[in-house]
Amino acid sequence: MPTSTVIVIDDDPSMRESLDSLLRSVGMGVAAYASVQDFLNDRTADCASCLVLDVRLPGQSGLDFQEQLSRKGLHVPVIFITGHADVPMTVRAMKAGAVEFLEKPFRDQDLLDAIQLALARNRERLDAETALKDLQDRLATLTARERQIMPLVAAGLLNKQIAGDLGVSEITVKVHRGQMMRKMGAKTLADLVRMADKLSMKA
Amino acid sequence: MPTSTVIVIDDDPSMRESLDSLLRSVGMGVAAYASVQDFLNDRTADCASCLVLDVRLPGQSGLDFQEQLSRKGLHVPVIFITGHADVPMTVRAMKAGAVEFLEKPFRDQDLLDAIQLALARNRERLDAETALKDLQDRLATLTARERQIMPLVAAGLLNKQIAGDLGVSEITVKVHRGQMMRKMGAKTLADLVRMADKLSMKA
DNA sequence: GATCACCCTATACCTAGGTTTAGGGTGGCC
DNA sequence: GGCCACCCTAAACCTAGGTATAGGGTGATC
Repeated sequence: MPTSTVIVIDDDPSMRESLDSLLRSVGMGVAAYASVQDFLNDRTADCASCLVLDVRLPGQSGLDFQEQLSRKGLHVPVIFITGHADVPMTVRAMKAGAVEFLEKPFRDQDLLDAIQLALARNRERLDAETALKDLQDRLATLTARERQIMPLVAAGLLNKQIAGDLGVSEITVKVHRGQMMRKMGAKTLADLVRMADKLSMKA
Repeated sequence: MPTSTVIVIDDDPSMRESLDSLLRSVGMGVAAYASVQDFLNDRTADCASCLVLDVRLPGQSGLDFQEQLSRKGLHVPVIFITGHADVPMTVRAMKAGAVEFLEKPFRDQDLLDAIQLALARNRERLDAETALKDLQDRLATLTARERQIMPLVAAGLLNKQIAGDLGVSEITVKVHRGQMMRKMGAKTLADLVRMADKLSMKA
């Protein structure tokens, strides 16, 4: 199975066929569907790396589908292709973050360029998501106290001040702090500050 | 003078007139021009907070102007209005970061909404730019050594390690480090780490 | 040649961070 | 009841960070 799979959803069988062969000819993995429903029914499609959607589709439109994915927090890059586009439709798609919006007929190279860009963005996104998930997992291993202390440390407060804030002794803070640093995998305070920022922690 | 001024560039005098009165009626400052050249010749226009551009203009087109501003690093929010738009034009504008792209005739409220959004983005942008400029000014007051040490400190290296890297004694590092923290206005290491990150400093 | 800014170093001293070891208290769970 | 995880604390000890004071060296500038 290819490392990245392009999902094509278009109700025109000949378009599906030609996109499929175009993308395979440059070594990409492809899965083509006639409708959003068909795609959703096929659970082998989980490895989607980028979507190529016709704006108008039987059932749910490409635009609605894009919005729905976005609401679910699934930010897979989307490329639109369409035979009958108007300006408001284009604006809506681009505002929602579409990578490209191409009118049929388009040049093969334009689509391939857009897909390259989409795949690059997807890789970045996946990397960022993986890193964040990793941090969240580590955060989840903290005890209540450790979790409470972390943002205060990241805000630059002294152990003394943290102790005052929490109404405990400074030495207790040191113990929790050390344990927290170990669990988070932060070798230095600088590391921890960046972790807290990525986790949007506020003191 | 209003705190925020909307710049309108449209070659149709009646459109300029009607936009001017629409925007003034809701209390906005407006300056209207018939062409990009006219705007650039008027140096009182420096306080631009957002641009409302016709895509097609005599001389330089709105799209070209947007691109030119972007290349110069002037990221003023742009709203396009046009009577004769096509999809590629729309895509280009939105990819370049346009806030909105409206076809004439448009509803007044749609334009006002877009302008509100543009002004909000402009404020954010200005705030961020001001903060960054402030940091850069402080960075500029550092001596060569202090500047050299800053990213190493922000990377979490110990004074000992920095001393080794630079081939000087640990105490020398301490002195430069203290001076650097003072000049940068960083009260804690956590502050400094965030500053270095905002300045995209890499050790 | 005097002045200035910068760089390096050192001693001394103080504060802050961090670990280990050792203990006591609480509440949930088998 | 025994076990466990968590919370709090303490003494002892070590490392790291930070400042003040003091001095020497270099290169640019006037």
